[in-house]
Amino acid sequence: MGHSKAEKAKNRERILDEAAAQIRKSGLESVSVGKLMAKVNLTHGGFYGHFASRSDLIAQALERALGSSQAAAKASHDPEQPKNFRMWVKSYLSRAHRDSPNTGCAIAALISDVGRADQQVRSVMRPHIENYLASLAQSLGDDDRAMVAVSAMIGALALSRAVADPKRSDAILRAVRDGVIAMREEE
Amino acid sequence: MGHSKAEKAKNRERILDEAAAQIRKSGLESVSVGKLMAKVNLTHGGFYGHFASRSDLIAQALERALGSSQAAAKASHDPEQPKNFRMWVKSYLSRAHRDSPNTGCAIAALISDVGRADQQVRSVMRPHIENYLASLAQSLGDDDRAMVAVSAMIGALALSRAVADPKRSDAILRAVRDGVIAMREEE
DNA sequence: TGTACATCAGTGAACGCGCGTTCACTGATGTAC
DNA sequence: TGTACATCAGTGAACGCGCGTTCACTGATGTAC
Repeated sequence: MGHSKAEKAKNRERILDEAAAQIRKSGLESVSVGKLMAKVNLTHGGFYGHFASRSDLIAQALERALGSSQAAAKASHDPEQPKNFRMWVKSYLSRAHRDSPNTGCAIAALISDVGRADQQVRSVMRPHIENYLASLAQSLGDDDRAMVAVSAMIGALALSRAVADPKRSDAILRAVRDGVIAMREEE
Repeated sequence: MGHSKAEKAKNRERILDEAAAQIRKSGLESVSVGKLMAKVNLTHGGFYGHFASRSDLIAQALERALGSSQAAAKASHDPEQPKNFRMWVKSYLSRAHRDSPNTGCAIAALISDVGRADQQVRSVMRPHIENYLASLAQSLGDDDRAMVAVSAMIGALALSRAVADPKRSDAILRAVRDGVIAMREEE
């Protein structure tokens, strides 16, 4: 085994990345210290050399989950350019995004969990939701329309994951994608 | 104590109602056999005289949660009458509904959980989602618009519960309420 | 209607299990000379 | 550059706890006569 400081930092990153993916895939409560450490090929005892507690890990992993999905979104979304807005909506409401929650938008993946979560989780979530709203407000030129679009997009993605029938699920994504894109193009 | 058959049936109802409320308030995983029985003033051992297992209880309580919130919605929603459609949307996206998840729409309360749940939960949820979509399709006269409206309404309710700032939360409800009502009134 | 007995709803101790967390230990790292 | 030692990342046994589930038991219910 290796125990250098550089490897410790790498292991910390691996733990956080794995936890961030699992949170998006299976929810905040799904993360267990023992299983998480096993997934990155470490034993559970070492966990507390990296994090103060499970709850500390959850907060940091949530931040990472929100940050990395936001970064991915930002990368393909320049609100000045209508083409990019359309492409961003299309990729947000794509089957690929629906089928990869572990790398996708953490807000949509956790939307009904956050309402029940403690104050810490809510305050981590808050700026990311505001960011999302502000970004769409700029694209759509209107606060109210941004709130409708964000609600519809988050709702559609979560709903498309809840619906078992693939045709129905695809149809929801398609309908909302077209609906949101139309919101920009109409006066 | 009383041990008549009539009382057994009543206790079963109380267990189911309590579980249905708790599922909507805190999610499918939040229900624990011991705490649930304590809440209805019984001891945990008696639980297995009513249900085969915790998982059996969850399935039945989810069905009840979906059924009773749907019944409440149906009662105030005659799709033939535009006034009633507007009032139904207003009450769905009201602060009262946002603040009472334990008696409100179970689909919105559990939307991101269902995507992760097992096949049994998904199949219990399925007809209720289809019902919801069909009902709005009738009101809006269009399948695609129904899917946009349902996504926006579920998304808005869940989002309004996730957002800590009351002003922002209210604004989301208001914007989506107006947006969905406008979907019917425009040609 | 009254007594004798079987039924069965609910009780509470006990079980095995997985969880988060602690801690004495191991052995590689990396520093002091 | 080479040796001696302190540091510290990771190990794995052990802890207390709450969980779902089982079961021998209690005592009221309700039926048979």
